[in-house]
Amino acid sequence: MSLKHAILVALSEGPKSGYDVAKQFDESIGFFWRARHSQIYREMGKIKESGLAVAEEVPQSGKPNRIVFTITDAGRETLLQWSREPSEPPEMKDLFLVQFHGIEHIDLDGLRQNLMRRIETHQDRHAEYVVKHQLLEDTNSLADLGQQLALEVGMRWEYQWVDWCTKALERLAPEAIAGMTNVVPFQKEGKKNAE
Amino acid sequence: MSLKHAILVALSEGPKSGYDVAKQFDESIGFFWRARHSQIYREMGKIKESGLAVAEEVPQSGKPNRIVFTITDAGRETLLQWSREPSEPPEMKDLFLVQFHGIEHIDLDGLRQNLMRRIETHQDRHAEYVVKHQLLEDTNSLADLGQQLALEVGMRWEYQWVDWCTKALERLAPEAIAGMTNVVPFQKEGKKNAE
DNA sequence: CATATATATTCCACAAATGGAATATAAGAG
DNA sequence: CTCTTATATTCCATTTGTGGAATATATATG
Repeated sequence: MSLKHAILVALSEGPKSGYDVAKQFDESIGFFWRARHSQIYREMGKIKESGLAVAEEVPQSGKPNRIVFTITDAGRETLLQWSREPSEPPEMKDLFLVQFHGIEHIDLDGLRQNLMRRIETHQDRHAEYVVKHQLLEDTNSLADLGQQLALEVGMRWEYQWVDWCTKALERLAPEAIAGMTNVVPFQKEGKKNAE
Repeated sequence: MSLKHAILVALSEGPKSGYDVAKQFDESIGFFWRARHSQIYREMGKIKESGLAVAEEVPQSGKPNRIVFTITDAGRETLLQWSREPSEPPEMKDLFLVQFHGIEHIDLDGLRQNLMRRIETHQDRHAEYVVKHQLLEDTNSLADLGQQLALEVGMRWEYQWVDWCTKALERLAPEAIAGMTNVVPFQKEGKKNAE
């Protein structure tokens, strides 16, 4: 029930159609909360039902009519109350790190390749955040400060990944792990790794 | 379809019951991929169906019988293939950061309280990772290196959060934002904030 | 002139995850 | 001696998310 709040944040800036909200998710809000248009339209229907926004059909020729949603006082109140509630820090969720847990039983070269791939991805994402961040510099509004701060979390996150992957690659280099004990318990007889 | 792989990693260490796997998720694997026992039991059923593990019922008196799963060669092969596939970096997903996007429309004191709460939470988590990490020091096995590396991602992540929250609190202190322009578009007449 | 892209919404099948109830007993804590 | 914790599994209603089909047209690109 949290997509609701993300949509309300989008609507708090002004009246928007489902299409508009979906676009904003792609461009900014989606950095921290992704959703597909099908999900957004469905949720906006519910938001209307519960009176947090009102809908108005704006006729268009050629294209389907826009259904523009405007946040209500109840919607704004929901947003305020939400921001007073304790927000649970997100859990890390990354199967790649689970692979490290079972590192003896997976393909080390595959792992190394994934590390290299990730370095690129995270560098790209970092660059993207930096650009967005710079666009907000030298302004003096609370709104921009908020967006900057959010982007800074992203920048830190991506930077840490690049750095960690680089160091992991070094520590997992063939020379580095050559002399390690590699105890593989519970494997069939005769299949134990020789070092 | 990824819980499957996390469970296979758990099973790759040795035969386990659903209960064992659930416990391991709580203790270690769950740092990076959480799952409830109901989900784990269901998925292990599927793993058995697809021949990636075999199940054996171990009679017990008093308690329900243990159903112990042992990974098969097909299961090990699945694990190897999985580690060769490109793994998509996770997206950040945190509604708290969405609040920053709509910072003009939320309760700033609520936000500050959440920042303070997060500092504590992330410090605690960081400490937890550090302890687990230290238990693995001074060993020389690949398995332990893998777990160390995974924990280090956690440590970096938690540290960054503590640092960011602390700095965000400073930049959002009442004195700091006192002179800011606070443009609130689309609000009703007479409700615009005075600075 | 054809083709792709942007606009704009509805609907649906499916997969995955949440969050618990229900069942049954041993062992340890107070 | 009671209460909690640990052991061990099954089942299910509900929510959330994925991924795409279907519909209809204007405008920009090549």
